[in-house]
Amino acid sequence: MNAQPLIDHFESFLPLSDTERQLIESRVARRIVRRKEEILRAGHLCRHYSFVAEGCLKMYVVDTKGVNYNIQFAAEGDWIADIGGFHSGKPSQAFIEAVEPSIVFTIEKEDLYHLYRSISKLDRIFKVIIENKFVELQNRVLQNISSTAHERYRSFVEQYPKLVQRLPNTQIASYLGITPEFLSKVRKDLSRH
Amino acid sequence: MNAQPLIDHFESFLPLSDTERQLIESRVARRIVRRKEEILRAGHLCRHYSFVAEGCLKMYVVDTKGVNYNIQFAAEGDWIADIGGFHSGKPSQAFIEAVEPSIVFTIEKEDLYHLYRSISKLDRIFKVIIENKFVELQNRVLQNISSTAHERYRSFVEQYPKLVQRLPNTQIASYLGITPEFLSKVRKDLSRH
DNA sequence: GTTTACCCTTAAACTATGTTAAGAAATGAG
DNA sequence: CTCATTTCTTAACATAGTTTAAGGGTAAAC
Repeated sequence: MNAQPLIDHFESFLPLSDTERQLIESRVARRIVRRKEEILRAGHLCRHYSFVAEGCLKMYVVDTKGVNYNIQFAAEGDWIADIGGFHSGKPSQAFIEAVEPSIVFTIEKEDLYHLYRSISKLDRIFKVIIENKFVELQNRVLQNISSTAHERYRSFVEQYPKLVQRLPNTQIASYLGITPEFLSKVRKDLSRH
Repeated sequence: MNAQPLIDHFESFLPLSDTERQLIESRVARRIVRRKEEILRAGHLCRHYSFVAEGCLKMYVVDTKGVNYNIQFAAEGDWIADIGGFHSGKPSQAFIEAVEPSIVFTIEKEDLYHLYRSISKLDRIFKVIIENKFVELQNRVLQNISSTAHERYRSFVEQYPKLVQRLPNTQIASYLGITPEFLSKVRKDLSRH
Protein backbone atom coordinates (compact mmCIF):
# COMPACT_ATOMS: atom_id res chain seq x y z
CA MET A 1 0.00 0.00 0.00
CA ASN A 2 1.33 3.33 -1.02
CA ALA A 3 0.87 5.95 1.66
CA GLN A 4 3.40 8.33 0.16
CA PRO A 5 1.38 11.54 0.58
CA LEU A 6 0.96 10.78 4.27
CA ILE A 7 4.62 9.83 4.70
CA ASP A 8 5.62 13.05 2.95
CA HIS A 9 3.36 14.96 5.27
CA PHE A 10 4.99 13.45 8.37
CA GLU A 11 8.46 14.06 6.93
CA SER A 12 7.67 17.73 6.44
CA PHE A 13 7.93 17.84 10.26
CA LEU A 14 10.65 15.27 11.06
CA PRO A 15 12.59 12.70 8.99
CA LEU A 16 11.61 9.05 9.28
CA SER A 17 13.70 5.88 8.93
CA ASP A 18 12.81 3.16 6.42
CA THR A 19 11.59 0.99 9.27
CA GLU A 20 9.37 3.76 10.56
CA ARG A 21 7.94 4.41 7.11
CA GLN A 22 7.13 0.73 6.70
CA LEU A 23 5.54 0.54 10.11
CA ILE A 24 3.36 3.52 9.32
CA GLU A 25 2.34 2.07 5.94
CA SER A 26 1.34 -1.16 7.65
CA ARG A 27 -1.08 0.69 9.91
CA VAL A 28 -2.71 3.01 7.43
CA ALA A 29 -5.53 2.41 4.96
CA ARG A 30 -6.18 4.28 1.74
CA ARG A 31 -9.81 5.02 1.05
CA ILE A 32 -11.69 6.54 -1.83
CA VAL A 33 -14.64 8.62 -0.71
CA ARG A 34 -17.33 9.66 -3.15
CA ARG A 35 -18.98 13.05 -3.10
CA LYS A 36 -21.55 13.18 -0.26
CA GLU A 37 -20.34 9.88 1.16
CA GLU A 38 -20.17 9.94 4.97
CA ILE A 39 -17.15 8.62 6.82
CA LEU A 40 -18.66 9.48 10.20
CA ARG A 41 -22.29 9.72 11.31
CA ALA A 42 -23.56 11.40 14.47
CA GLY A 43 -24.39 8.73 17.04
CA HIS A 44 -21.59 6.47 15.81
CA LEU A 45 -18.06 6.12 17.13
CA CYS A 46 -15.28 8.09 15.48
CA ARG A 47 -12.86 5.24 14.89
CA HIS A 48 -10.17 6.92 12.84
CA TYR A 49 -8.12 9.97 12.05
CA SER A 50 -8.27 10.79 8.34
CA PHE A 51 -5.59 12.54 6.34
CA VAL A 52 -6.89 14.08 3.13
CA ALA A 53 -4.65 13.39 0.14
CA GLU A 54 -7.08 14.62 -2.52
CA GLY A 55 -10.45 16.34 -2.47
CA CYS A 56 -12.20 17.95 0.45
CA LEU A 57 -14.29 16.83 3.42
CA LYS A 58 -16.36 18.70 5.96
CA MET A 59 -17.29 18.06 9.56
CA TYR A 60 -20.68 19.39 10.62
CA VAL A 61 -23.39 19.03 13.22
CA VAL A 62 -27.15 19.14 12.76
CA ASP A 63 -29.34 20.86 15.34
CA THR A 64 -32.80 19.81 16.46
CA LYS A 65 -34.38 21.85 13.66
CA GLY A 66 -32.30 20.07 11.05
CA VAL A 67 -29.99 23.02 10.38
CA ASN A 68 -26.37 22.13 9.53
CA TYR A 69 -23.32 23.93 10.91
CA ASN A 70 -19.93 23.40 9.30
CA ILE A 71 -17.31 23.09 11.99
CA GLN A 72 -14.38 22.39 9.71
CA PHE A 73 -13.30 21.80 6.13
CA ALA A 74 -10.30 19.60 5.39
CA ALA A 75 -8.69 19.75 1.95
CA GLU A 76 -5.43 18.25 0.68
CA GLY A 77 -2.83 18.01 3.43
CA ASP A 78 -5.26 18.47 6.30
CA TRP A 79 -6.55 16.08 8.97
CA ILE A 80 -10.12 15.52 9.99
CA ALA A 81 -11.68 13.62 12.89
CA ASP A 82 -13.91 14.16 15.88
CA ILE A 83 -10.91 14.29 18.16
CA GLY A 84 -12.90 14.39 21.38
CA GLY A 85 -15.00 11.37 20.49
CA PHE A 86 -12.05 9.52 19.01
CA HIS A 87 -10.15 9.55 22.31
CA SER A 88 -13.10 9.29 24.69
CA GLY A 89 -14.77 6.44 22.82
CA LYS A 90 -18.13 8.18 23.14
CA PRO A 91 -20.59 8.44 20.23
CA SER A 92 -19.91 11.43 18.05
CA GLN A 93 -22.27 14.36 17.63
CA ALA A 94 -20.82 15.23 14.25
CA PHE A 95 -20.91 14.04 10.67
CA ILE A 96 -17.93 13.94 8.36
CA GLU A 97 -18.57 13.72 4.64
CA ALA A 98 -16.84 14.43 1.36
CA VAL A 99 -17.86 17.59 -0.46
CA GLU A 100 -15.80 16.42 -3.47
CA PRO A 101 -14.59 13.01 -4.64
CA SER A 102 -11.68 12.44 -2.27
CA ILE A 103 -8.84 10.14 -1.31
CA VAL A 104 -8.02 9.85 2.37
CA PHE A 105 -5.57 7.86 4.46
CA THR A 106 -7.21 6.62 7.62
CA ILE A 107 -5.62 5.39 10.83
CA GLU A 108 -7.68 3.41 13.29
CA LYS A 109 -7.46 4.21 16.96
CA GLU A 110 -5.60 1.00 17.90
CA ASP A 111 -3.16 1.53 15.05
CA LEU A 112 -2.55 5.16 15.95
CA TYR A 113 -1.92 4.26 19.59
CA HIS A 114 0.41 1.50 18.46
CA LEU A 115 2.29 3.95 16.25
CA TYR A 116 2.58 6.45 19.12
CA ARG A 117 4.14 3.71 21.26
CA SER A 118 6.52 2.49 18.54
CA ILE A 119 7.58 5.80 17.03
CA SER A 120 7.75 8.37 19.75
CA LYS A 121 8.47 11.19 17.34
CA LEU A 122 4.88 10.81 16.16
CA ASP A 123 3.85 12.29 19.48
CA ARG A 124 5.96 15.28 18.58
CA ILE A 125 4.63 15.46 15.04
CA PHE A 126 0.99 15.28 16.05
CA LYS A 127 1.64 17.77 18.83
CA VAL A 128 2.87 20.25 16.23
CA ILE A 129 0.04 19.44 13.82
CA ILE A 130 -2.57 20.11 16.43
CA GLU A 131 -0.81 23.20 17.72
CA ASN A 132 -1.07 24.62 14.22
CA LYS A 133 -4.72 23.70 13.99
CA PHE A 134 -5.29 25.23 17.42
CA VAL A 135 -3.80 28.54 16.32
CA GLU A 136 -5.96 28.56 13.19
CA LEU A 137 -9.04 27.86 15.26
CA GLN A 138 -8.16 30.58 17.74
CA ASN A 139 -7.98 33.05 14.88
CA ARG A 140 -11.36 31.88 13.72
CA VAL A 141 -12.83 32.46 17.18
CA LEU A 142 -11.31 35.92 17.20
CA GLN A 143 -12.92 36.64 13.83
CA ASN A 144 -16.24 35.37 15.08
CA ILE A 145 -16.30 37.60 18.13
CA SER A 146 -14.73 40.69 16.57
CA SER A 147 -15.78 40.92 12.93
CA THR A 148 -18.89 41.46 10.83
CA ALA A 149 -20.02 38.89 8.28
CA HIS A 150 -18.48 41.06 5.54
CA GLU A 151 -15.07 40.95 7.21
CA ARG A 152 -15.30 37.26 7.99
CA TYR A 153 -16.12 36.44 4.38
CA ARG A 154 -13.25 38.58 3.12
CA SER A 155 -10.88 36.81 5.50
CA PHE A 156 -12.14 33.43 4.38
CA VAL A 157 -11.54 34.29 0.73
CA GLU A 158 -8.05 35.50 1.58
CA GLN A 159 -7.15 32.53 3.74
CA TYR A 160 -8.74 29.78 1.64
CA PRO A 161 -8.89 31.07 -1.95
CA LYS A 162 -8.93 27.56 -3.38
CA LEU A 163 -11.82 26.45 -1.20
CA VAL A 164 -13.84 29.44 -2.35
CA GLN A 165 -13.57 28.13 -5.92
CA ARG A 166 -14.47 24.62 -4.95
CA LEU A 167 -17.24 24.96 -2.37
CA PRO A 168 -20.81 26.12 -2.93
CA ASN A 169 -21.58 29.32 -1.05
CA THR A 170 -24.14 27.53 1.08
CA GLN A 171 -21.30 25.55 2.63
CA ILE A 172 -19.20 28.65 3.22
CA ALA A 173 -22.15 30.46 4.78
CA SER A 174 -22.65 27.58 7.18
CA TYR A 175 -18.96 27.75 8.13
CA LEU A 176 -19.11 31.52 8.67
CA GLY A 177 -22.25 31.27 10.77
CA ILE A 178 -24.57 33.21 8.45
CA THR A 179 -27.44 32.29 6.12
CA PRO A 180 -26.80 31.70 2.40
CA GLU A 181 -29.19 34.57 1.63
CA PHE A 182 -27.19 36.97 3.71
CA LEU A 183 -23.93 35.73 2.21
CA SER A 184 -25.41 36.52 -1.18
CA LYS A 185 -26.01 40.10 -0.04
CA VAL A 186 -22.50 40.29 1.43
CA ARG A 187 -21.00 39.16 -1.85
CA LYS A 188 -23.00 41.72 -3.77
CA ASP A 189 -21.92 44.50 -1.41
CA LEU A 190 -18.27 43.49 -1.67
CA SER A 191 -18.37 43.08 -5.46
CA ARG A 192 -19.36 46.69 -6.01
CA HIS A 193 -16.46 47.88 -3.97
CA MET B 1 11.82 25.98 43.87
CA ASN B 2 8.59 24.18 44.44
CA ALA B 3 6.72 23.50 41.22
CA GLN B 4 4.43 20.92 42.76
CA PRO B 5 1.18 22.12 41.18
CA LEU B 6 2.79 21.88 37.75
CA ILE B 7 4.32 18.48 38.47
CA ASP B 8 0.95 17.24 39.70
CA HIS B 9 -0.61 18.54 36.52
CA PHE B 10 1.86 16.61 34.34
CA GLU B 11 1.41 13.50 36.45
CA SER B 12 -2.33 13.62 35.93
CA PHE B 13 -1.42 12.52 32.38
CA LEU B 14 1.63 10.27 32.86
CA PRO B 15 3.84 9.38 35.85
CA LEU B 16 7.29 10.98 36.11
CA SER B 17 10.51 9.70 37.64
CA ASP B 18 12.35 11.66 40.35
CA THR B 19 14.96 12.65 37.82
CA GLU B 20 12.33 13.93 35.45
CA ARG B 21 10.61 15.91 38.19
CA GLN B 22 13.90 17.51 39.15
CA LEU B 23 14.73 18.34 35.58
CA ILE B 24 11.36 19.99 35.13
CA GLU B 25 11.72 21.98 38.36
CA SER B 26 15.11 23.24 37.18
CA ARG B 27 13.57 24.68 34.03
CA VAL B 28 10.47 26.30 35.47
CA ALA B 29 10.01 29.65 37.21
CA ARG B 30 7.32 30.57 39.68
CA ARG B 31 5.90 34.03 39.25
CA ILE B 32 3.45 36.14 41.16
CA VAL B 33 1.32 38.30 38.90
CA ARG B 34 -0.67 41.18 40.30
CA ARG B 35 -4.15 42.06 39.12
CA LYS B 36 -3.93 43.88 35.74
CA GLU B 37 -0.24 43.09 35.40
CA GLU B 38 0.69 42.11 31.84
CA ILE B 39 2.86 39.10 31.17
CA LEU B 40 2.67 39.62 27.38
CA ARG B 41 2.20 42.83 25.37
CA ALA B 42 1.21 43.04 21.70
CA GLY B 43 4.28 43.81 19.62
CA HIS B 44 6.54 41.87 21.98
CA LEU B 45 7.70 38.27 21.72
CA CYS B 46 5.83 35.57 23.57
CA ARG B 47 8.75 33.94 25.36
CA HIS B 48 7.02 31.47 27.62
CA TYR B 49 4.21 29.07 28.25
CA SER B 50 2.47 29.84 31.52
CA PHE B 51 0.67 27.36 33.73
CA VAL B 52 -1.81 28.98 36.10
CA ALA B 53 -1.58 27.61 39.66
CA GLU B 54 -3.79 30.26 41.27
CA GLY B 55 -5.91 33.12 40.00
CA CYS B 56 -6.96 33.84 36.46
CA LEU B 57 -5.45 35.43 33.36
CA LYS B 58 -6.90 36.49 30.05
CA MET B 59 -5.52 36.74 26.54
CA TYR B 60 -7.01 39.48 24.39
CA VAL B 61 -6.39 41.61 21.32
CA VAL B 62 -7.16 45.27 20.77
CA ASP B 63 -8.48 46.47 17.41
CA THR B 64 -7.69 49.76 15.71
CA LYS B 65 -10.58 51.45 17.50
CA GLY B 66 -9.25 50.38 20.88
CA VAL B 67 -11.89 47.72 21.47
CA ASN B 68 -10.74 44.63 23.38
CA TYR B 69 -11.67 41.05 22.48
CA ASN B 70 -11.07 38.25 24.97
CA ILE B 71 -9.70 35.22 23.18
CA GLN B 72 -9.19 33.06 26.23
CA PHE B 73 -9.38 32.89 30.00
CA ALA B 74 -7.02 30.64 31.94
CA ALA B 75 -7.80 29.81 35.55
CA GLU B 76 -6.21 27.26 37.90
CA GLY B 77 -4.90 24.24 36.04
CA ASP B 78 -4.96 25.86 32.60
CA TRP B 79 -2.19 26.98 30.26
CA ILE B 80 -1.92 30.29 28.50
CA ALA B 81 0.42 31.55 25.78
CA ASP B 82 0.34 32.96 22.28
CA ILE B 83 1.22 29.57 20.86
CA GLY B 84 1.66 30.75 17.29
CA GLY B 85 4.01 33.57 18.23
CA PHE B 86 5.84 31.43 20.78
CA HIS B 87 6.92 28.91 18.14
CA SER B 88 7.34 31.28 15.19
CA GLY B 89 9.34 33.85 17.14
CA LYS B 90 7.26 36.63 15.60
CA PRO B 91 5.91 39.55 17.65
CA SER B 92 2.60 38.77 19.25
CA GLN B 93 -0.65 40.53 18.42
CA ALA B 94 -2.12 39.70 21.79
CA PHE B 95 -1.91 40.78 25.40
CA ILE B 96 -1.97 38.44 28.36
CA GLU B 97 -2.78 39.89 31.76
CA ALA B 98 -4.05 38.79 35.14
CA VAL B 99 -7.67 39.51 35.95
CA GLU B 100 -7.01 38.45 39.56
CA PRO B 101 -3.89 38.21 41.70
CA SER B 102 -2.31 35.05 40.33
CA ILE B 103 0.53 32.58 40.63
CA VAL B 104 1.88 31.07 37.43
CA PHE B 105 4.67 28.68 36.51
CA THR B 106 6.42 29.82 33.37
CA ILE B 107 8.64 27.87 31.01
CA GLU B 108 10.86 29.72 28.58
CA LYS B 109 11.07 28.55 25.00
CA GLU B 110 14.65 27.22 25.27
CA ASP B 111 13.76 25.40 28.48
CA LEU B 112 10.63 23.88 27.02
CA TYR B 113 12.50 22.69 23.93
CA HIS B 114 15.18 21.26 26.17
CA LEU B 115 12.56 19.44 28.23
CA TYR B 116 10.94 18.06 25.06
CA ARG B 117 14.33 16.65 24.02
CA SER B 118 15.16 15.22 27.45
CA ILE B 119 11.77 13.85 28.46
CA SER B 120 10.03 12.57 25.39
CA LYS B 121 6.82 11.82 27.25
CA LEU B 122 6.36 15.59 27.53
CA ASP B 123 5.63 15.57 23.81
CA ARG B 124 2.84 13.13 24.56
CA ILE B 125 1.60 15.13 27.54
CA PHE B 126 1.49 18.41 25.68
CA LYS B 127 -0.10 16.70 22.71
CA VAL B 128 -2.96 15.57 24.94
CA ILE B 129 -3.19 18.97 26.66
CA ILE B 130 -3.55 20.78 23.39
CA GLU B 131 -5.91 18.17 21.97
CA ASN B 132 -8.19 18.90 24.90
CA LYS B 133 -7.91 22.62 24.38
CA PHE B 134 -8.59 22.12 20.68
CA VAL B 135 -11.80 20.26 21.38
CA GLU B 136 -12.94 23.00 23.78
CA LEU B 137 -12.20 25.64 21.20
CA GLN B 138 -14.02 23.73 18.50
CA ASN B 139 -17.08 23.66 20.72
CA ARG B 140 -16.77 27.38 21.20
CA VAL B 141 -16.64 27.91 17.44
CA LEU B 142 -19.73 25.76 17.07
CA GLN B 143 -21.52 27.85 19.68
CA ASN B 144 -20.48 31.03 17.93
CA ILE B 145 -21.83 29.96 14.55
CA SER B 146 -24.95 28.18 15.78
CA SER B 147 -26.26 29.91 18.90
CA THR B 148 -27.76 33.20 19.99
CA ALA B 149 -26.13 35.34 22.66
CA HIS B 150 -28.67 34.00 25.18
CA GLU B 151 -27.64 30.43 24.48
CA ARG B 152 -23.93 31.26 24.48
CA TYR B 153 -24.21 32.97 27.84
CA ARG B 154 -26.13 30.08 29.33
CA SER B 155 -23.49 27.65 28.07
CA PHE B 156 -20.73 29.80 29.51
CA VAL B 157 -22.39 29.83 32.91
CA GLU B 158 -22.82 26.07 32.76
CA GLN B 159 -19.29 25.37 31.60
CA TYR B 160 -17.44 27.91 33.77
CA PRO B 161 -19.63 28.53 36.82
CA LYS B 162 -16.64 29.64 38.90
CA LEU B 163 -15.46 32.15 36.33
CA VAL B 164 -18.92 33.71 36.25
CA GLN B 165 -18.53 34.51 39.95
CA ARG B 166 -15.03 35.86 39.56
CA LEU B 167 -15.13 37.88 36.34
CA PRO B 168 -16.89 41.18 35.71
CA ASN B 169 -19.60 40.86 33.08
CA THR B 170 -17.72 43.19 30.77
CA GLN B 171 -15.02 40.54 30.46
CA ILE B 172 -17.52 37.78 29.79
CA ALA B 173 -19.30 39.90 27.17
CA SER B 174 -16.00 40.45 25.38
CA TYR B 175 -15.38 36.70 25.41
CA LEU B 176 -18.87 35.95 24.07
CA GLY B 177 -18.56 38.54 21.34
CA ILE B 178 -21.36 40.86 22.51
CA THR B 179 -21.52 44.28 24.16
CA PRO B 180 -21.80 44.59 27.95
CA GLU B 181 -25.10 46.43 27.44
CA PHE B 182 -26.58 43.55 25.51
CA LEU B 183 -25.27 41.03 28.04
CA SER B 184 -27.10 43.01 30.69
CA LYS B 185 -30.31 42.57 28.70
CA VAL B 186 -29.60 38.87 28.19
CA ARG B 187 -29.11 38.39 31.92
CA LYS B 188 -32.35 40.17 32.67
CA ASP B 189 -34.25 38.03 30.14
CA LEU B 190 -32.79 34.81 31.56
CA SER B 191 -33.34 35.83 35.19
CA ARG B 192 -37.08 36.10 34.72
CA HIS B 193 -37.22 32.61 33.32
C1' DG C 1 -12.18 55.15 55.06
C1' DT C 2 -12.53 58.14 51.36
C1' DT C 3 -12.08 58.80 46.66
C1' DT C 4 -11.59 57.35 42.14
C1' DA C 5 -12.17 54.23 38.67
C1' DC C 6 -14.67 50.78 37.01
C1' DC C 7 -18.99 48.23 36.50
C1' DC C 8 -24.00 47.49 35.82
C1' DT C 9 -28.47 48.75 34.09
C1' DT C 10 -32.00 51.02 31.13
C1' DA C 11 -33.91 52.80 27.05
C1' DA C 12 -34.43 54.68 22.41
C1' DA C 13 -32.76 54.76 17.87
C1' DC C 14 -30.06 52.39 14.72
C1' DT C 15 -27.66 48.55 12.02
C1' DA C 16 -26.63 43.80 11.03
C1' DT C 17 -28.45 39.61 10.18
C1' DG C 18 -32.41 36.19 9.79
C1' DT C 19 -36.81 34.58 7.52
C1' DT C 20 -39.76 33.60 3.95
C1' DA C 21 -40.84 33.04 -0.68
C1' DA C 22 -40.01 32.77 -5.41
C1' DG C 23 -37.73 32.62 -9.78
C1' DA C 24 -33.32 32.07 -12.36
C1' DA C 25 -28.91 29.81 -12.90
C1' DA C 26 -25.78 26.24 -12.41
C1' DT C 27 -24.45 21.54 -11.73
C1' DG C 28 -24.45 16.37 -11.13
C1' DA C 29 -26.36 11.98 -12.50
C1' DG C 30 -28.04 9.07 -15.79
C1' DC D 1 -27.53 15.69 -23.73
C1' DT D 2 -31.10 16.43 -20.66
C1' DC D 3 -33.64 16.09 -16.41
C1' DA D 4 -33.62 16.60 -11.55
C1' DT D 5 -31.54 18.69 -7.92
C1' DT D 6 -29.05 21.97 -5.82
C1' DT D 7 -27.48 26.61 -5.63
C1' DC D 8 -27.77 31.66 -6.16
C1' DT D 9 -30.15 35.95 -6.03
C1' DT D 10 -33.65 39.40 -4.75
C1' DA D 11 -36.85 41.69 -1.84
C1' DA D 12 -40.02 42.70 2.00
C1' DC D 13 -40.43 42.09 6.57
C1' DA D 14 -38.86 40.38 11.36
C1' DT D 15 -35.47 39.87 15.03
C1' DA D 16 -30.91 40.10 17.29
C1' DG D 17 -27.46 42.89 18.62
C1' DT D 18 -25.15 47.82 18.80
C1' DT D 19 -24.72 52.59 19.93
C1' DT D 20 -25.20 56.38 22.68
C1' DA D 21 -26.17 58.51 26.79
C1' DA D 22 -27.16 58.80 31.49
C1' DG D 23 -27.58 57.54 36.48
C1' DG D 24 -26.55 54.68 40.28
C1' DG D 25 -23.81 50.91 42.39
C1' DT D 26 -19.31 48.47 43.69
C1' DA D 27 -14.94 47.65 44.39
C1' DA D 28 -9.96 48.93 44.05
C1' DA D 29 -6.45 52.08 45.53
C1' DC D 30 -4.47 55.40 48.16
